Amino acid sequence: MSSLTKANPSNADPIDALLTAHSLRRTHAARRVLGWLLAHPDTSYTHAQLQAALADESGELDRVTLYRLIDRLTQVGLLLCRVDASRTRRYQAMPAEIHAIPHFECQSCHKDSPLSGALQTNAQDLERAAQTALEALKALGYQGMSIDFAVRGVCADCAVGAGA
Amino acid sequence: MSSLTKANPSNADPIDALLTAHSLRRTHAARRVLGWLLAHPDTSYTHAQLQAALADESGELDRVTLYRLIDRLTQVGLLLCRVDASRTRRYQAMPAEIHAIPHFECQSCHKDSPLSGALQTNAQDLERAAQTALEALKALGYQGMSIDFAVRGVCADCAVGAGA
DNA sequence: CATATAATGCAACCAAATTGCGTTATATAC
DNA sequence: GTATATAACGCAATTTGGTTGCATTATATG
Repeated sequence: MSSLTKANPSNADPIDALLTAHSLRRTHAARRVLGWLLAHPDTSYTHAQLQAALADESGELDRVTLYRLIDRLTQVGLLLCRVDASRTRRYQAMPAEIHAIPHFECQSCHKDSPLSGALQTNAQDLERAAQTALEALKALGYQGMSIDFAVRGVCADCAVGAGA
Repeated sequence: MSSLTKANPSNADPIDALLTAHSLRRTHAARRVLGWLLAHPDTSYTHAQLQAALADESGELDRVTLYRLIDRLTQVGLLLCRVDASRTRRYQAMPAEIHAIPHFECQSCHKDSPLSGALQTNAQDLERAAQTALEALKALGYQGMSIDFAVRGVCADCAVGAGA
């Protein structure tokens, strides 16, 4: 693999390759951010968390630069961006394999829990249906997709507490 | 109407009944907000929109009061609160009948479109699976629930444009 | 190597939402 | 009906997450 010395320097590093493939410049910041997120594929980070994480490694990183960078990475589909319950954006490397993990957000205690156990069965049904939908979208030219399945309401604990 | 003079004042009005049922005080503001949202059940409103809508009707309504009020109504499950793509919270009366309308959010052009057409079929599968999941949750004591099903990625238009 | 332009970094700005606290209104006990 | 504990109100000030403008620097391209 690779070989060809570096006739095509953009492909020397997988991260660089991704950047050029999406016509983004291979800057230090871009490499660091994308590198970090690819190295932590199963977690999503807020802008603040990212800034902190990257600052630890090798110096500072400007707030605004980071904002604009993750914006660009998101627009080309390299990152997945979602807004969490507390209205903050969370970023993570766009997953290759997609599974919709259904979760429940309690509007009272604000806990966010995965739907498991008794619901696992329908969760699987959901995931299967979701997969089919995704295939259809891919066929239509949609790219870099992820599924978010959220149930919102009042959890059992809070419901009994409030005595509704 | 009303009748019965007001032997049971809390049940005279359906809105008052809801408030007391959730141990909330029947204040002017609470009546107005809940009344408005119940009268417009299929739309969700931002805090600002709500404030404007209610100001038109009968005087002003304090920003912070409104914030705290919709908070309370949400916590007891009378309102559904979701965060839209532009990170603003949107409130609406908690729907009795639940249907998860799958939608696609493009991370590039930020368009938010319902999944229809070719996807309608799996959309229906999804909705069925979701309904089953909800039944299970209800049986466990969860209350006032709504489903949000979102696919995020880069839409076909943006994908060709960016030439990924 | 020259140069067009994408990305950076700093300051100022913005909107949505939160906190603190004194005042008012609602519910409850008498 | 009147007293009173406390929930809700309303105003000012603050915080947070994000954006805009613009001069400077770095990257890619001829």
